[in-house]
Amino acid sequence: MGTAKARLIDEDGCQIRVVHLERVERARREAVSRRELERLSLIFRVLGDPNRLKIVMALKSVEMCVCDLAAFTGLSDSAVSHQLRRLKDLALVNSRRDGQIVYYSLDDAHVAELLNVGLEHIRE
Amino acid sequence: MGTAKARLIDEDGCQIRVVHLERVERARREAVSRRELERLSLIFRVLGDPNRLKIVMALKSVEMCVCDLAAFTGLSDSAVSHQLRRLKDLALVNSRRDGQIVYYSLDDAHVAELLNVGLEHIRE
DNA sequence: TTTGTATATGAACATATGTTCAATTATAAA
DNA sequence: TTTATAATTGAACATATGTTCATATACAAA
Repeated sequence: MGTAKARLIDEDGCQIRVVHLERVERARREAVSRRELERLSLIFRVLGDPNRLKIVMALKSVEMCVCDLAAFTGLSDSAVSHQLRRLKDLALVNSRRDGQIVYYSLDDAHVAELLNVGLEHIRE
Repeated sequence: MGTAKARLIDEDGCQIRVVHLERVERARREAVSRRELERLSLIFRVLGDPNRLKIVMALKSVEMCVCDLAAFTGLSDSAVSHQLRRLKDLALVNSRRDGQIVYYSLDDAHVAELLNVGLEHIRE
């Protein structure tokens, strides 16, 4: 039971080879929406670049401006600014301006938690 | 104090513009090793592809074989196999063979926790 | 052994992505 | 206003990445 070979009909009406039909159907039922899947993968992808990750890690303890982050990462101001924009678009970081200087910080506790859980995983 | 403009000398002996020298130095002190940074970013990067993420999310509740995951994701067996290899290389998933069938499952609790924290973040 | 099924692998191709460079905007000081 | 500094932006280029396709391997059944 449950492990019998089966066929499954996809959206185009094609037969698809399946081993555990009930597992596939359950996965389909429990799956998050395409919208959420895209958004979640975007979050991970944006943390998946070493330089962007370095920026976010630095912001765990204190807010920093673009040129500080450039000095810390070894990137150009321009490259850092580009990356900060992506991080901000995904609500991973916030910014506030004080005169000429723009300060960036983590958006909320979830971001730091993602980093910490990830670190735990690679250090286990 | 602390917000005065400063200069910082990098590895090549070049002067770098810095606004908050002490924050950059602190970030350098507290930074994880290059090795850990690379590994952590790889973890996030591998979760950053929608199809790979879909695979990992499906494995949260039950182990599945390649063709089940292919049916669930709509990818070819080959594409799924390629992706599973990447996930396995990074210790995000495990596999066990039973006859012709190879069953994949999440490697440990940290992986599911990463997914959950990420979901919390986008749903807030 | 021969046949069929499940999975894995390498090369190639098309697309996505990150940085650089040049130019622009925003704010402050002279 | 003029000059300087901090940050941003768009286009271009080089590299990275995911899928496909053909082929190979592993195992089971006949």
